Amino acid sequence: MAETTRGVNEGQQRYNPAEIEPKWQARWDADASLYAAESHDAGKPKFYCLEMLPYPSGQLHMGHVRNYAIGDALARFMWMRGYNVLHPMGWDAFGLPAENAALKNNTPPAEWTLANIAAMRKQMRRMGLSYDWETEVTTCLPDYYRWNQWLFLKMYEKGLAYRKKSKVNWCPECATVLANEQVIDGRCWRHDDTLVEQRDLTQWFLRITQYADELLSGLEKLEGWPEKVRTMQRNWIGRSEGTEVTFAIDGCPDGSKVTVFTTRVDTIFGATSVQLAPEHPLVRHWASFDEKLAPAVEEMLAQQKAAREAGDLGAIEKHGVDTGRFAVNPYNGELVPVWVANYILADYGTGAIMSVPAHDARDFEFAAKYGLPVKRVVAANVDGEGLELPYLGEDEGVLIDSGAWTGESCLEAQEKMAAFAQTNGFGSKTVTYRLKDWGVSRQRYWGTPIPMVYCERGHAGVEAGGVVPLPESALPVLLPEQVEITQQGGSPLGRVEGFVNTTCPVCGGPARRETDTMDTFVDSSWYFYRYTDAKNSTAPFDSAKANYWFPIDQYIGGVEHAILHLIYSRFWTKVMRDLGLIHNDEPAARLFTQGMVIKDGAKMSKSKGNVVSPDLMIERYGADATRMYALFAAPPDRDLEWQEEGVAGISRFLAKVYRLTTKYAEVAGKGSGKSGGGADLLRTLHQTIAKVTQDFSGRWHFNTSIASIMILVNEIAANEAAMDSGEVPALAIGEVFRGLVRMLAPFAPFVSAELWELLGGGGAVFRTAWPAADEELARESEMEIPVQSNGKLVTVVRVAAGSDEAVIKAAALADEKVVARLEGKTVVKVIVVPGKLVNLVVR
RNA sequence: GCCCGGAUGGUGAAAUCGGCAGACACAGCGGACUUAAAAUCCGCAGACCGUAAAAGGUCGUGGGGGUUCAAGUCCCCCUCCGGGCACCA
Repeated sequence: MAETTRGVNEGQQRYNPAEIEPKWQARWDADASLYAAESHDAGKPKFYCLEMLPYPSGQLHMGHVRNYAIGDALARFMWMRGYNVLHPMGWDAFGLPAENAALKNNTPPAEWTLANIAAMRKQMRRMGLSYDWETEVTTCLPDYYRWNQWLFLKMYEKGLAYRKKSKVNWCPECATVLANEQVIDGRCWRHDDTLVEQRDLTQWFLRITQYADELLSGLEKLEGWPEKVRTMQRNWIGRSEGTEVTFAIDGCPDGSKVTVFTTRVDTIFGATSVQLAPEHPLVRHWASFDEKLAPAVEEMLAQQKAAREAGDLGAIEKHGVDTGRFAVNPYNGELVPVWVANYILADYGTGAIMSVPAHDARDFEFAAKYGLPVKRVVAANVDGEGLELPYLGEDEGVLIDSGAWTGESCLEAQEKMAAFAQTNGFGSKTVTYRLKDWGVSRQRYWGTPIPMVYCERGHAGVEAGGVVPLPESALPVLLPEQVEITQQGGSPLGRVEGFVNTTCPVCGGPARRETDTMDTFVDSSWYFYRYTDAKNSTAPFDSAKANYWFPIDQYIGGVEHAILHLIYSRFWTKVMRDLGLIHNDEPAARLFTQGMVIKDGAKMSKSKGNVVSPDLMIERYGADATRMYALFAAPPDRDLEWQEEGVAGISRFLAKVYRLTTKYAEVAGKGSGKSGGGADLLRTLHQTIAKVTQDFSGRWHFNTSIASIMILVNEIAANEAAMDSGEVPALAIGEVFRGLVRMLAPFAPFVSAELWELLGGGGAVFRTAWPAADEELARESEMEIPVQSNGKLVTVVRVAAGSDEAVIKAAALADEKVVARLEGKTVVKVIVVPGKLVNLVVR
């Protein structure tokens, strides 16, 4: 900032954040206890305020600044309200970017990552964020990831971690497998121009599906979570109740059967074909000897592959091939043709369906294309009257032409027909999910080593090459430091002889270590528990500590984690609860997802060239103005358009606060009181306190909190003459400035600390009590009542506060503008809403 | 296609329970101070009609309908924008 030559007025100084902020930052850095949480057994009400931990890319961006400005304001407010606050920060430090950086710069991932962490920690301190650095968690350090390994072993013991060969998502760019949650529209979540391939690999999985029902039903209780996130998780879990029905294949010498999954077993009398996925085992079996079927199936699979590569799986045209075989409908013995169809998903339900064209839109379309019969079995009433097909009729439908079930309602028939299948041994009610088990193996270096070995020779109970879990005493399995990172396939750890070759912990024979590492989402699934006991070297954390702090009272982060981190961490919480480590069912009682920071109408990104650097903003306007602008420019749940002029505006506002406070610091420092004049100023002060307090406890619309503080400051400025003359007494001045500075503390901590000291406040301003709104002082003596005629404003009358209906009505009718307006008209009705308005209904 | 959000001045927004639409800012314009500029301070500012200037009037919260003394807010229909899900049987 340019130096001005203007001399300062007596007792007031120019606001200079470049001087104030580093001074306070140094003081805060020197005092580790300042933001430290108190012990879990201090007997105080607790508040766990958490922002999502960042990936240490090396640079904070505006999204971080916004996220942390919200959390920091809340944490400071809760301290001032007397809570024991835990406000920690850490680093999601494993992951591919470190390996890419290693390739590019020839720096070891650990070195690169730790340097980035140091740089970002410095930026956070520069922002004046109130983190308790004593509880810092860095996921790439052995004291953290050993507990990933420990928990993985516990899950293995419980059968929740297992190995299987299956089709997995492979990103050629990352050169590793991805979880289903990390594939978006067939593309990698980190490389949206890279198509994910399907590969058959043996991988480690976590049995998240075991908790599918609880993950779903738990959403109902998460009232403090945005409805949007709950809906997204509900969709992702994709629970579907239905019935499995087994059809025998007609005339098949080997007794083959096919089981279909349907949610509408009531319509089974209308089934006119059975449709199988091309990958279905029965199809493979038939294709192995059926020369006509084999090429058709091959073609179908090839087409699917091509469509997937074009990234356009949804647009593929539905088509099918008749296998020439028939299946027997077990309800009525009817023979229906068996087809192979390209739209049947192999990994959903049983990979086979019954096709009921009359009552399913997609089956209807398919039947029309291939001339399959359409057989109506549901109508709106028993007479089967005129409804166009396909007719779904779930709630109001009645079965027709359905044997013993004719005349039943669809819903009743579903129950009875499923029971019938069960009794007769050809089916049962069942539930399927879209959610699949979580594949956690990654063929990468920079992650947590999976604590498993493969015993080469085998021993009792373990075949040669079989899995042997390491004992707890072998933890941590350290990630070797000298590893060559290359782009060639396979896990880089597989090329480290000293790592791979080991001995079997059971038989002592030669063994090979697992060379895959864990998905980094494992790290972030439970990091927030570690904050409660970050230095524990004998357990992931002490249960008593975790039980005191959990659930997180407020979790704040971006909505982009709605079905990744936020579903994994809910799962992990339930697992740890079942392991007896914690009591809570859910990690966070309340979740807040803040809006994006945009510039020129688009999300900030390097490719668009619209990135605004937080460092630059701090340099130009200071950290206080930068973070306060992030809270002022929009309510926190909405997108925020970054306008530098707005930051300058906040900076001017803070300069005004600074000028006024320094000018009156001496007189204000003499004490504070509530009587003897200055009523107007005190009224505004207490109205502002009420408003800001309300915003904190409710909607977090800090934009309006800050606006009301600006009104207070404008009012103070308007009272300068009265303050100078002594018309406003010193005690009132003290009250006003002490209130103002404390209200500013959650939003602009640096300048608040500086001004609090000048006021002789003593102690850290954000550890003093939040000012209390005095209703008496806040009350207006007069109120303005708008007077309307037929809903249109005529005038505003002033009456004494608390006037009753009769007084307000009389005042309204006596007003000269009202009298003029009523000339020659009849008042039909007078509506008086005390304290609000008067509306005259006239004719 | 289905499910969530959203649309208010030149701009960001406010109006929290159906009760003065546009608080508070940004940008703009006019003025004071200054040799000048910056900074600061004061004032103006939804649109249209009207007036010498006023006064005054009309319209106005994406569009159309409705409920009500009163609608940005509630109900019905529609448009556009953002996000999520999507061959899920």
